[in-house]
Amino acid sequence: MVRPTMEDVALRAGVSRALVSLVMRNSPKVSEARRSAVLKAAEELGYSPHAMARSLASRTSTVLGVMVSDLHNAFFAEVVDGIDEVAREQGFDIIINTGGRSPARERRAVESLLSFRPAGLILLSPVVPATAIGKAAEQLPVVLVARSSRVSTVDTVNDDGEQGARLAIDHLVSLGHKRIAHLDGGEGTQAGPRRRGYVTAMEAHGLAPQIVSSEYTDVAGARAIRSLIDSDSLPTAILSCNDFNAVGAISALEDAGLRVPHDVSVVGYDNTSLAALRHVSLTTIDQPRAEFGRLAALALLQRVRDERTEPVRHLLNPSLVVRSTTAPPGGQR
Amino acid sequence: MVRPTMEDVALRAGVSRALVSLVMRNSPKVSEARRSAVLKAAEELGYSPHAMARSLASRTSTVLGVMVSDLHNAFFAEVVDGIDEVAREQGFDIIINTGGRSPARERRAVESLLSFRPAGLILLSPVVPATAIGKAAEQLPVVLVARSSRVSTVDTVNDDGEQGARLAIDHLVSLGHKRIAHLDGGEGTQAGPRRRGYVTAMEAHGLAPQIVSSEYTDVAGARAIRSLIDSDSLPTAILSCNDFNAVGAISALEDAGLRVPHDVSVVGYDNTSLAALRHVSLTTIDQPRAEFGRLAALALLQRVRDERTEPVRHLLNPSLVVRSTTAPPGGQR
DNA sequence: TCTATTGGTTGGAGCGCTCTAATGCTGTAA
DNA sequence: TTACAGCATTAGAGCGCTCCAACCAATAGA
Repeated sequence: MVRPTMEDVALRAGVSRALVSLVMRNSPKVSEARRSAVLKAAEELGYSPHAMARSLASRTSTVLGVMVSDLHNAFFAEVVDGIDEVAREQGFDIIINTGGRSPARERRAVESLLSFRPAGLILLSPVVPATAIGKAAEQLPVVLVARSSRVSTVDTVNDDGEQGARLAIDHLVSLGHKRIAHLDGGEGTQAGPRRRGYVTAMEAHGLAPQIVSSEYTDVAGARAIRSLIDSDSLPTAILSCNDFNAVGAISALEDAGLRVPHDVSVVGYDNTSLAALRHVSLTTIDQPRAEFGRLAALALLQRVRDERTEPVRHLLNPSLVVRSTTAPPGGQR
Repeated sequence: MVRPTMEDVALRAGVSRALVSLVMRNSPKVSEARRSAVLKAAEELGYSPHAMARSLASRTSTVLGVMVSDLHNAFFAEVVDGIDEVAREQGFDIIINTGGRSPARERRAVESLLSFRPAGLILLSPVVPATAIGKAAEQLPVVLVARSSRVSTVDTVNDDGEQGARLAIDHLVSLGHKRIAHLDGGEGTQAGPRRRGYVTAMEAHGLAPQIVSSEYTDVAGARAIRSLIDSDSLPTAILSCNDFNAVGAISALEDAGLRVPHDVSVVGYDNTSLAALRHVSLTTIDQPRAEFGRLAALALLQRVRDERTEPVRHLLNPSLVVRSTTAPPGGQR
């Protein structure tokens, strides 16, 4: 259970500790003979460098901390894929930690990540207050994904929610819909831009917006639909605040004997793996998630390397994914 | 950007570095006066201890490494919740890392975790070869979740897949089904026990097993159903290897003009959040995921504290969750 | 011949912390 | 008075590593 150290390897290979260090870091200024001797000894002992000691001694870190606010959401998994890809390419490791959707736990998670003194921090859709983020940003470079910030030392990567909502409305309008309601995400992240985009697009088409307050869950989506039916104000098309909400909406519509998309068209938002399931086959708005991750990692590494000091605000273009939940109103063609 | 050290705090508080260390570790042998002076200085400087230096000096670690084979699968998120709960309770931090379903990346992920010299390692459904796990287990305590092992230094936490399959079959038989096929998970983790449980349960009921080779995806589930339809051997009930497969199966059944559960009943496995969606409402087998995490963390901490040396093999009882995809055959009642 | 130069190698200091043993300082017993 | 607990505090070594400056051939140039 006791791991070998550089000293052990040096002893076995008959060289100095410093030389082993050079070999471990692939220094070009080591003779082939010594290099292979060291590698052989390391192999035999099962040696691998001690990342913490290394980072302590070098006063640098090759670790990027990633705080995922909600591990249950596959959205973040793809963002992490993007981060991981870039980080690995550039010789950085990532350590992940989760906030479990609670501000207190999230704070603890960030504290824990900071205690490893990573080179930088990426926060995925954090719910901690802006002041806490600002405080972290005083200590190391910080990039926010799916959350905006005005702090000038913090970079952000977001999708253009307004544009996404506009894409959805344009699509529905082009199918012939005139009465299109929006099931609103309330306080949820990014709900604001989506709502604004919806209103703007509707008005641009000369149509009257109809906003129904809802939430980012399937239960809420179903409830919103029932309230529309009860008040006899069901439109011919629905733009949900996200995919879960849309699936709940579809479910409630079918329960009420309505057919999707024949009677009502539904558009989701996020293009989660759920939407892609054949059984669901939801028309939705896709966000380039892996690209979020890549850009976030890139932005962070620029800061880490002191290549940039002005903040960067990435606003990525979402795209429309047409599947089977949208059609012309009334089943007409 | 340069973080204060213990030395800085000591200087400011007018005490020695060692005393600051004692305060940071809540030692009882510090006078109240000094303690508050130190805490005040630390607060003013924004000091927080350097986890790596601490672990290096103390030759101990309060970090548990968690390797998640697939971050996209919400299954693991709940296991992590359980791990996190226990770890936090007992003063440990967790760092997560992902293998992205690829053995090579997974290996790298484990390497990376090991380089932090954590106190122990939890591997969630790893796909790396057993030898790699054995090697890691020589260096530190290792617990496997959703993967079995015969290595005596490794603890495991699994669900009883045989029992789960049996529960599903008993349920279907009690509804009156006699022809029940199993869409098999092939090489996938836990596919073996589920298949065995299916066969045993069928034979116990005097029924003939019908195994259709498939995979853990919705596309594979749909394909398996089409092959059954094409060969004219569609049974009245289906036990899928997991929920995704079941959803794909349902989709293919509906495409073929068959109604679920009226014409064919379908049971999934895992009780993912997908299954709980009203729109899906899948009868399935639930695994106590958070409990997996709790037990894994507990087992690991026992090893970390040298409280136990014999291996532990947790085999948890799954349970049946009846929703709307199962009914008596032919819609009879 | 002597001095540079170069490429490979090494000792030693030090990163921020913990831990052990030693220190000073009270107060009490002999 | 000396001795000795008992407690709070501290100096110093050392965890595993990196980095710097020094060192040591071996070769090249004068």
